Amino acid sequence: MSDVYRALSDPTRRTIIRLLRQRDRSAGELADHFPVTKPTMSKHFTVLKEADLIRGRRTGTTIIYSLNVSVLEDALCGLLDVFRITPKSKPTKEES
Amino acid sequence: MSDVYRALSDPTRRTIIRLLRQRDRSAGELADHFPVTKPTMSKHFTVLKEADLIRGRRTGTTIIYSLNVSVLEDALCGLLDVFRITPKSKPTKEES
DNA sequence: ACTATAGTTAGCCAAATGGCTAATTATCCT
DNA sequence: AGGATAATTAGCCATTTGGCTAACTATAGT
Repeated sequence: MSDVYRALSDPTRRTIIRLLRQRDRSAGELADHFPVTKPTMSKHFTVLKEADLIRGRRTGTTIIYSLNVSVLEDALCGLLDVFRITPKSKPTKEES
Repeated sequence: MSDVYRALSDPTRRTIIRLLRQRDRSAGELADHFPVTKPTMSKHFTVLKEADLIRGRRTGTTIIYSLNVSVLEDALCGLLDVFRITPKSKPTKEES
């Protein structure tokens, strides 16, 4: 779980997540969006995979990454919960 | 703004925030909750201050830290927005 | 003025992080 | 089998990070 925070702490990885929010993309397609090499991107993918935020499936020679939306939602909502923040709705019943 | 992500990426700092969610606490009082030295805690305070997440005011020899709730809320809600997550409410109108 | 107490700053160190190039793996095509 | 393409793994490097001890600052009390 703490892997998620680590994964989210890097701007490149946050952008990867945002890109995958729109649709699945191959490793190379994702790499095209950043001024870093493919091996570096591969490392970012690994970090995101370790946090279970993304998954890759092979199709021929390309690997298609897709976002694990539920894990992302759980992580972010968990974050809100930890800090007892209520995004838009009514004020909280006051914490413990 | 990116300072906020950095600040949130460390477990000690997340706990500091949680403690300050309950009530204001002195530097020493906060330090008592962790198995690290006071100078180390001081560094964490600095990181949190740089992200404008906490503020300290001096009272005699002690420094009382308090959470900047609005900044924390903004940061987390911003995070939700970036990823187009809707915490509890109705499903989104679908993104761009 | 001296001492005690609460914190921070300075300076160091080992481990982690994010980047690169070179080498390797995997798949497809002829 | 051999070559081309997509991606990862291996290994290296500089910077950042989180920790420590020692030294300093600031305030209070006597």
